[in-house]
Amino acid sequence: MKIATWNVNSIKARLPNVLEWLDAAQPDVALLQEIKTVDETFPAMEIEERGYNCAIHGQKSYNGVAILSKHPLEDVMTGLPGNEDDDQARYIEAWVDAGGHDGVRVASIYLPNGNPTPGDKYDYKLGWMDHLADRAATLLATEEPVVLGGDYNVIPADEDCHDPAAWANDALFLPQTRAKFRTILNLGYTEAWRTLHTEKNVYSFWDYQGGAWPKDNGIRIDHFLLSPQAADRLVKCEIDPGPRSKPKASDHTPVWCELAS
DNA sequence: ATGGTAGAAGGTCTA
Repeated sequence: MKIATWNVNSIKARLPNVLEWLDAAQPDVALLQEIKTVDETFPAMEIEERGYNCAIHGQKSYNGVAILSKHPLEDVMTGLPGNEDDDQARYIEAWVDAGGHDGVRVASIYLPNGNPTPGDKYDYKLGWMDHLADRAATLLATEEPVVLGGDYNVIPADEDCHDPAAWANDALFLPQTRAKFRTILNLGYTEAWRTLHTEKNVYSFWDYQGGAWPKDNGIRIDHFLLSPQAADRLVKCEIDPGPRSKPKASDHTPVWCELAS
């Protein structure tokens, strides 16, 4: 099963790019972030025509996450348990019913950016990460295969950014941010790309500003976290820079992983 | 220090 994640930075602005990518990459499951629209205006028809079921947790103007799946989606859940007061649409989870031993629980995650620091936005990010860690622990206890994919807004290590010094005081790279990310990993999750790759300076996001893309001045912030039962099935994980090079590109590019049956 | 870009808006806010 091929599972992809992509922060599209507006599904409406990005629809031609997303459809072209779905046709070419043919993921079984696509986890989208920053759809930036409500459920009613999500372009579900064009996506369903490609054979995908859609589970959407939208929001006007900001945030918004979705799961696209060629297999039926069950147990759709939006928002993190214990975080019911949160009015930002950043989490959607579902069981992908692929039949046999191919089933998997997936979540599409848009973790808060957290800048500027210090301040309310950073406090919100850290609190949100605590709620995500709680959910990740609950899911581990099910002993199901679980794939938590999305825009984590976390640069895990120096080698995951072009210029560590430039990011030293940023919410995506502060020691406290990276420590909380490791706390989730230490529950028993595997970061799919890094466990299969040793390369440095491979990125999933390049800012629109300052010619970051042509200069390859990027950061790696889009990740898959796999439970042991999913990690046992992991055979491949790749970052596809192609969509970032297209006209009207998102500032993120898709990351995908392949799980064996 | 500032502003550089993009998107949803049709104000600024978010990133």
